[in-house]
Formats: sequence, C-alpha cells, structure tokens
Amino acid sequence: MTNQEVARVLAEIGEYIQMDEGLSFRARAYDKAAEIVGGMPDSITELFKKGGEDAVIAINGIGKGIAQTIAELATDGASTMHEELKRAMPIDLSALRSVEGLGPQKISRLYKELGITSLATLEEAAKAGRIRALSGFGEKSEQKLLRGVGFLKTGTGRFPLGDVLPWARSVEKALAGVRGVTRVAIAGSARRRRETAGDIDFLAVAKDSAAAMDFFVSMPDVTEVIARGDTKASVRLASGLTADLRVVPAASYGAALNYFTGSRDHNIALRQIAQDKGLKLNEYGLFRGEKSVAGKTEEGVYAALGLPYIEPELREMGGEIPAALENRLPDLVGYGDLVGDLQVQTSWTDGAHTIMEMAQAARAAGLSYIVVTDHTKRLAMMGGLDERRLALQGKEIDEANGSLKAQGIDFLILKGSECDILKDGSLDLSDEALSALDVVGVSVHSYFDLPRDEQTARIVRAIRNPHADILFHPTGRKINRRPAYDVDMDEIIAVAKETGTVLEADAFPDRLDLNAEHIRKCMGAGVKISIDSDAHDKAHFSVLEYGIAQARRGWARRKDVINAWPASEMLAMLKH
DNA sequence: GCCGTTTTCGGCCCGACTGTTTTCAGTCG
Repeated sequence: MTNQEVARVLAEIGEYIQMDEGLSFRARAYDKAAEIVGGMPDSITELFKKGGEDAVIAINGIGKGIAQTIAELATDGASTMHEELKRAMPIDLSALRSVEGLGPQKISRLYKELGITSLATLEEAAKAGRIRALSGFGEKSEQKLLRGVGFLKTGTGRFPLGDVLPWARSVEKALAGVRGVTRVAIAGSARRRRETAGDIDFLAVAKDSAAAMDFFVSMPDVTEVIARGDTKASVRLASGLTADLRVVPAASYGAALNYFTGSRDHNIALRQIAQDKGLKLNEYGLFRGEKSVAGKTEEGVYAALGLPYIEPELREMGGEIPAALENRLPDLVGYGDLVGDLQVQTSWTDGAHTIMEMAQAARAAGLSYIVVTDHTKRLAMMGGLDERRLALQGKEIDEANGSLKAQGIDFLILKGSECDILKDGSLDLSDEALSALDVVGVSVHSYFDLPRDEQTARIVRAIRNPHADILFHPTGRKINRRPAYDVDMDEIIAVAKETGTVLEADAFPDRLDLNAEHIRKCMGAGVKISIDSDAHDKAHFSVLEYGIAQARRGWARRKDVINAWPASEMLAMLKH
C-alpha cells in the first residue's frame, strides 16, 4: 500500500469518527496521522515491515492505536475498524465530502434520514426537495448542495501554478488600485509555490474593506459568490478555480500573511510554539494576554517566536521548524540567481525560433549563456538531428558566437543535445558525435510502460554513459496529463551521485520534473541539479521561475544548481 | 488517540461565514 492509500484510510476513519463526535480529539488524531503519513518521503508499510510497530510508534503523532491500524494495512491491506465503519455506513464518503459545504455531520444525517449514499442519490434528493424538509437544512442549503454536485460533475481539480499565478498577479495588481487598499499579497499555496493550486488566496489591507470586497466579488470571471462577509469573500471563477480575499488592518498584516500562507500544519506548529511561550497566535497578531507582541510583519512574528524568517516555499512541515530552531535553514537559491539555461530547443527541431533568436531572448531574460539541445533522430516526427545535421548545427552555433562577439555582446551559446535514451538504455547518437558537444542531456521519450526494474536499468545505463552529463526531465510526468513512468528514483539518484551526473529540474509548468520531493532527495544525496526552461519559444524563458520555486521547495542552495554558476565553472564540473 | 526536562492525566490551534437559529452548529481554511 502506498502512503497515500494508508493516509486515505486514516483520514476516512477520522471522518467517520467526526460524524458521531464532531471534531473530537480522537478524530483529530486520525486526521493528523493521515497528514503525517501522506507527507512522509518513505513508505510507511515498508517501515513497518522492517522495524515493526515500534518503528511506526516512534513517529511523532502516531501512537499505539493508529500504529495497529497501520500494521493491519501493511499486512492485510485492510483495517478492521475501517471495514466496520464502512459496513455500518456504506457511502461514497470521498465523493460526498468533496461537495462544497458538506462535512461529516451533514453527510451522516443525510444518510440516516434520507439514505443518501452518493453524488447521484444526493442530487436526486435535492431535486425532489427532500433535503429542505430536514431540520437544520433549508431551501438555500439544498440549492447550494445541488450547485456543489453540478460543479463536481464538470470535474476540475487542481490547476498548474503556471496557469494560475499570472492571473493571480493581475488580480493582485487590480486590487492594489482599489480605493482605500494600501497593501495586497498573494498568499496560500500559490505563495508557497506548490506546483498546483486548488484555490488562490489574496490578502489586503484597507481602511474600508467594502470597496475591496465589491471589486472582488464582481470581477468579470466570477461565476458564483460562495461567501461574502465584512472581511472575507470567496468566489468561484469560470475556470472552476476558487479564490478567497481576506481584508485585515495594517497592524495585522504580517500575522495575517503568515496565517494565510500556511501550510496549515506549519501554522499549527507555530501556534504551538506560541502557546509554549505563553503567547497566542492568530491572524491578527501574536498576543500576550490582550497585548500585541508582533503582527505587523512576518519577520516580526517569527522573531518574536524565537525563529529566523522561514521562506514560504519551506513552510510544509518538512523539517523547517527544527531547522529554524537550530539555525540551519538552507540559504536557498534565489529567483535571480540563474545565469544560464541548459535545455533550449530551436527551429532545428520542434522549437519555434532560430538559435540566434533564442540566444537574444535568453539574454533579454538576464542569462549569459544557453545550451542548444535539440532532439535527436529517434524522434523523427520532430525532425530529430542525426550526426550530420548536428555537425551542421555546430557550425551555425560557431558563427552565431562569432557574430555576438563581433558586436561586443558577452553571451555564450553552447553546443548540446537532448539525446534520446533508446529502449535498451543506449543513446541515440554516436560516441564521436556526443564527444564533440559541450553538454549532453539525455532523456526518455518512449516506452513509458516498461516494468520498474527494466525502466530503472535502462536509465541507469544511459547515465552511466561517460558522455551523458544531465538527465533531462527524469520521471517523464506531465501534470494532470500523465503520471511519471515507474522508476526507482532512489536508485537513479544513487547512481547519479556515483557518476557525477546532474539531474534536471525541468521548469516547464506542466512538467516540473524533478518535483520538489525528488529535489530534496538529491540535496540529501549531494547530487547537483540544473534548472532548465525546456524553452521551445522565445517567451518560455519566463518559466524558469517555476523551476526555481520547486528547487527552493526542495531546499536547494545556489551552489547545488549548476546553471547558477558561470559557464566556465559549470563546464568544468560536468567534465569533472 | 497522542503526548510529556513543569505533566502518565489533562490538555489538545483559531476565527470567519452561512443558514437556520432566536444563541448556534457545521464547515472551511
């Protein structure tokens, strides 16, 4: 069983408990355990198999009771408690739970009093007007549930950050122009730069919140106002995305920004620290009794808690609190730190622009070198380069460099390749052709369905090729389109460490491959990464930001990222 | 159900909004 599956069972048990007890501490314990297991980098069932129940109990937040459930899941693939709860109430809990406004207690009543077990039976009952008859429910709740079901049927989940951040920034700018608004910020998971967003949170400071609220609920793409109070509004957009706005006084800006940035668990940990110091932390500030101790700035809040400032990308309860307490937070790679781009395609294959056009665009984006990495012949559909055309391209690069130099422009175009990894792990170009290149990237574009062992062995063979410098988009996943191929990344990382191979963090918003967790593993193993745009168009250098964000989420420092180094140092590293 | 250099018992994060209430429960983040 995967950690996600175990987490789901634990969370469902927690929800069932909530049906009877409300959000009791027992229910919370299951909820919390689900969060912990879901966020663990290593397999909980493997941990149990190796270390027994004791190893599981050693995890903070998991005690004897929940460890027993985990033990059952690891050995039988099922938990008696969970099975009994499901038997007593055979409902599609996760589907019903995803309806806006429907929580455990209402779900329980709908089942007991109307026999509602699924989205279909919920919709039927609502349409027949049977829900409004229940005490505590009314016509409005019934309509809201109906809208909720309708929304789920249109089926949208989380949106790639690259799709929503530009929109969020435009709203941020517009909000800043609303009368009375003195500060605006994007908060939530978008500020933490999670690779996808389910909603977007905005925070504003305004003397009079009404104008900001009015603006927010009447933006052109709002299709539904879910809530609108004095200080908080929530809307649904045509795209399916939800957006929240919260307005706070200036004195609370830092505390509120911290609160609305999350993650939820990070906030809970901070409040725990506050509590231990006899303080109370909420979105309005940090208080000792009635007296405000901090709250105007985020830095001030952290400082008053005895912590250095923690960057939003780290606020995921991935060890940032202990690291902060011990003053060993990483000095993260910065958004302006990249000086080169090691994966760029041109019109020689499937790119839209010429080598020189891409070089000029990269320079305009603040870079001082690029590596031209067109596809190779195996990708015939894209006009992949064979050895002969690659040599011709090399001549064009020499000429382009000469022309830049003649104009006194300090910019370097390097020769490279996105060389295809064939089914058996051999490379698509001859050793002779590869040895003429400055940087050799290798990548998988076929046979995604190989068994795990075979896929891993194939990629290992490719990166063991002495010419291979970088493994491009190592897992092949495309967000919301296809999962990663089945590959043992721990093994790949171990071999990369041994061979000095660099692993790429492809910055393209639908790839973000490596993801933050894998980058974190690379950091742990001492494997270097490159953050590349995978640009196919002049406009694509802007996506580097998303790759940097994921690298920061993976605790990468500037010195861990080879294209944050000058070209000479980067090349010296690749050639050992 | 989990946890503990103040505790093995008695705590456990905190507040806004909605709808149905007539003082609050449920949900959400």
